[in-house]
Amino acid sequence: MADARTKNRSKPASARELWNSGDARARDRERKREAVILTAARAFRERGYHNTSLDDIARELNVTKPTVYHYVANKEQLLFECFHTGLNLIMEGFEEIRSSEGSARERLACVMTRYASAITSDFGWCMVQAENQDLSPAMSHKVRELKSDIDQGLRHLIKQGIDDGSIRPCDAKITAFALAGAMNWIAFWYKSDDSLDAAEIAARFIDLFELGFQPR
Amino acid sequence: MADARTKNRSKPASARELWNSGDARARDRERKREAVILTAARAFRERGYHNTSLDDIARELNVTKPTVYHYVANKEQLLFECFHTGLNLIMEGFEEIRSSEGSARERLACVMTRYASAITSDFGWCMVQAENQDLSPAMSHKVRELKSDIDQGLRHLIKQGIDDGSIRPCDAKITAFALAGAMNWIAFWYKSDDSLDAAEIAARFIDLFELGFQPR
DNA sequence: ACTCGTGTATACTCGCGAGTATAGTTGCAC
DNA sequence: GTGCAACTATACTCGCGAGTATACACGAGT
Repeated sequence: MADARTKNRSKPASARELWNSGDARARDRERKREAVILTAARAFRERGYHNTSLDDIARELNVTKPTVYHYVANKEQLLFECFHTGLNLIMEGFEEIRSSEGSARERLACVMTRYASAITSDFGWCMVQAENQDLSPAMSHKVRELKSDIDQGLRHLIKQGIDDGSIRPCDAKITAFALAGAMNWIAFWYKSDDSLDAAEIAARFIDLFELGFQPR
Repeated sequence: MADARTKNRSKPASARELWNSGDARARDRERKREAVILTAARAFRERGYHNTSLDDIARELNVTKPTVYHYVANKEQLLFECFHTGLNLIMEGFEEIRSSEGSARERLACVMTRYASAITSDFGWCMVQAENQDLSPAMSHKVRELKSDIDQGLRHLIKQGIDDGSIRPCDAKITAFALAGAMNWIAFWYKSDDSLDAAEIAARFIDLFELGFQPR
């Protein structure tokens, strides 16, 4: 087919395309694509990646497998999209503090709150569980890169905190790992009917990490 | 060991020699069974549960699949055994402090050290990743129970600490989750060639969790 | 009206991997 | 040595699920 004509097909959707084409169809497509990804994310979270077939996902969408393949290239890409969607939620946290004025410790707390909210979302599980093992080398590389961005972001904040005096001198790497671990682990135990919501969990985590559990 | 004369040297050395050696006397069902479990644990950690076939494991042991089935009932049980072996390592930490005299906070630190060592072991990945999703309802139930034991153990220690004044009053549940999350997460990033060993990681974690990162 | 692109379904292929039937081998007991 | 039990291999079955070939439906542009 004339498949070669496919230009950039995704996120950097040029403003031109979005506007000029008052094309309801394109928007429709995008909405459907998002529905596929959301449904997949929920299914993966509930039953796991390998225990979820594309037939399952299709059934939950009230369509059949070829339809799903019309929106994503393959199962692996589907997992990647779920991962990526969740990751963006976390990234928003870092962007939010760009213009913030507070100390690094306060900005870190802000990021943690967003982080908790992202992890408790439908995409939380995929974000944490998207194992390199389940992805092709190329995808795996991308995932590692993106995860590393977050890690570096945390470390950077910690170092800034040490510099501005709002954080006690410590091993930034290990501290970032501990923080990320505690946050990511939420995806394993959190249930949406939990008594605590993301913000409350984040608040308690922040208190714990800032003050420690040894009496002052 | 005694038979180390040969030039032959293989990676899971101890595992292979059990079968390769012509020493019939050395055949010990239990030790072979443990070798199967250890090999499986390493394979799962490297490639994931679903990406590891029993043929793979058999090949790494220099035997064939039916032999593996001679020692475990099925793949699921194999995963469970890996999980269980790792879990016991953690449990040892709790048993170790039974007779300890220190404050609850000190005993918690002791548990954390053992915990870190267990997580960085070959069984760490299985322990953390043994998803209920991959197990039959019966096994899944057992796993949840055992994991819950650990959680309860941590919470109990925290409550004791609050009582004896060595730990600042806090939400025991959330604190236990944060601790467990940070520890479990080690399984995701730790590589055996890391610059830090389990004890050093544990020491830094303990410092962080006890004192917090806000300057005192 | 017809055709083209987009979206959807039916009905496949095909390989992989869990689990097994069967048969052979080895060492130990007597 | 003979027979038994434990052990191991060869060579299967069989179902599941990813991915696909093909055909059909429908709206938009001409």
